[in-house]
Amino acid sequence: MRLVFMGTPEFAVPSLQALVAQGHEIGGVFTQPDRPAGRGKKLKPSAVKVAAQELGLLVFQPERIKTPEVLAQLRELAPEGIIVVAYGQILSADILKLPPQGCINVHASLLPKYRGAAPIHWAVMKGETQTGVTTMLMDEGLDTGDMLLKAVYPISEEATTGELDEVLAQQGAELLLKTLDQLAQGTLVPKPQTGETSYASLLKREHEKIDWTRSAQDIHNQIRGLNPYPGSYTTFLQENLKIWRSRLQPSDPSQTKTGERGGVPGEVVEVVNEGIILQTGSGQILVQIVQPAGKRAMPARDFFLGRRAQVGEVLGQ
RNA sequence: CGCGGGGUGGAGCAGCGGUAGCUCGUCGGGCUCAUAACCCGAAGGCCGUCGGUUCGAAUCCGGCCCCCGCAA
Repeated sequence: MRLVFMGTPEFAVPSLQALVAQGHEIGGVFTQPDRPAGRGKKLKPSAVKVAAQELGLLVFQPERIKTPEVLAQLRELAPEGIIVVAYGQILSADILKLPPQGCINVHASLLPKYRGAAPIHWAVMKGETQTGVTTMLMDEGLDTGDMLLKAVYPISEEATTGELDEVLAQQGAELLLKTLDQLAQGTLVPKPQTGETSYASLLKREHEKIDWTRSAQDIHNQIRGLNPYPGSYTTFLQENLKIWRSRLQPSDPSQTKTGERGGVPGEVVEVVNEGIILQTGSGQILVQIVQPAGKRAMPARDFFLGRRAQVGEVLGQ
């Protein structure tokens, strides 16, 4: 099928590559303009741009896609379908109705749950036990179009957003090929989204800060949900401290030396080989990997001992 | 020229002008029914790199390389 691809982050790359490998003709790839990124404000191309160039594809990076010029470019490319995977810009109605086969989106959640910008992050942070990818026919709403196909994937107790992102990117690519295939054969019937809806908003700094009065389970979900990006953080001795990995402690007090001691939320109650055990609003959590500002990630125990800190120190203050 | 922190034995840190130290780990020995617990002992560092100042530099000055936090 003659297509136009729109996508930006790493998540979209497998889909683009799969389309090419499958023999689809990609008339053009739209991705966000190079942005200043990292230290020193150097311009950085998107993951999709890099991949597209490696594949020898034509790349377009309009600052705004909703302009007459871009619409004209798209008309010239005359795609039968437009594939959108985490592009980062809202398409106009004119664009949506341009391709005969419509605009097909790959979204990293089981719609209608977690519509929006950060579906995987939020699914993990909310403690979901499963998520997946959905293909849909785009309409003017935010991830509200009729659904085409879905693939479910389990979220384990220790899974991180990074791990899921990788898996779902692959699953999304496979599902996309399947969707196009069935669409071409005319065997696919779009279904309206029904059931519980929710939105996965853009992450803000406030979502990254750990509130130690929450439950150990909630905090654990937050930590793995924000790994490997952007990371959750707290403070320790006036300094910011990112927390990259944690594990829940058994809730049975008889199984922990400190079960009876407890402490205030955020208090370090014990240092063990695997890390440091902290008290939360409900239950205790083992923090394994941390990263102080200006340093690289390190075992929580090394950090704690190296700072000559003592049990009883309270984080987040 | 966005702001800022840092590179010291395997890991994490202290030292910041005069013979390199702490915690953990490692190795050996001991205690113990046993142990990741405890006790005793040992090994292991040209202090990122190049150059300068100095009687003398990990410590002061300059260049370079590398890592990271914030912001975007």
